[in-house]
Amino acid sequence: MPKVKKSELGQTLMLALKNFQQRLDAELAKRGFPGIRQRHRAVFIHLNVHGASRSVELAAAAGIRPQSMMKIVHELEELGLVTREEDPADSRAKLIQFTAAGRALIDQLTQTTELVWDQYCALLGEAELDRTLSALRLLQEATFDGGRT
Amino acid sequence: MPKVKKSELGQTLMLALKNFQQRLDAELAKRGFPGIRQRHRAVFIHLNVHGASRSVELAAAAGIRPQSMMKIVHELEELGLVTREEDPADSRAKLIQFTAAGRALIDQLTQTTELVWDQYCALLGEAELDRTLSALRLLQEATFDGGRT
DNA sequence: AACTGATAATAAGTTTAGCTTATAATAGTC
DNA sequence: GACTATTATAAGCTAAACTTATTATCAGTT
Repeated sequence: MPKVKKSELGQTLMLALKNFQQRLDAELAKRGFPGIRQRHRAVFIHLNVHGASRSVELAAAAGIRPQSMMKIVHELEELGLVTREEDPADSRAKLIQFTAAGRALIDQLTQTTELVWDQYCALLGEAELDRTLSALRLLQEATFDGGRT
Repeated sequence: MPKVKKSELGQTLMLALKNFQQRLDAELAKRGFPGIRQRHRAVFIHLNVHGASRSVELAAAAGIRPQSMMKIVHELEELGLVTREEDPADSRAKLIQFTAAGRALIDQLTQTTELVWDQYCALLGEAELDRTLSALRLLQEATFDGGRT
């Protein structure tokens, strides 16, 4: 008999995400970032890794539509956190990059996420936390055509 | 060095949930439940376990506000899936219970969730899946005051 | 019994996040 | 050069949960 009931699979995933977000928000609130909301964060993390990206790439990485990503990018641009410049390789495309202010914010977000990581390590141990996340990663990366157009 | 980067903690949880929901929706679509949406499911699972509950309890279990739960319950009532009756023990409260139609739907939801569980088992193995979910459960149950009012 | 603070349900309106539908421009292919 | 795919983008819609505020009841106190 599994420790977590089969029927609670979805709840477990949902509540785990909610718990993470609450912890993150609690930390971010202490540092104070007006205008930065949940949905901005996915973009930040991806840009952090890749430097400059196209909207389409960011959308794919975040698992949302390009049109949805557009709004986020525009908001960040208005906040002076990213710039959109012509892509020399493709005049349809625009490259999204951080400003200095944007990079400063990323540092804070990264630190905050790592702080929650540390909280989780204290509860589970680093090896088990890593194992857990690797398992989740494996599940979500398994090819699955959910019918997305 | 962890396999999943610390900074990807949030993404991993978010994408795992999204993956589950897509798989579930793909299955449910095959069976066809008009009117039943994402947010109804959390209520169902909790009611399934407890039989009859108050709105307040359901809200707490789902991690949402009572006012949000209200809307869900009303929708389910209109669909003829639950009833709201006076609580003999407290005339402020109302007890929410499934109708026969509601119980039939639960069965389908439960089966569908278990089907996704099986898909995940095929990817990870049952022992590892169980271990993963138990770890998440532990994290989310760790007392944490996120500043909720 | 009247008073007070907490709790249950509820309503109204707002916010957030993502979606769908549709357009214009450019890229690459035949 | 025509045709199709891709990039960015706009407009408006939907889903889900939120905040603020009201009413009724409860439980403990004076």
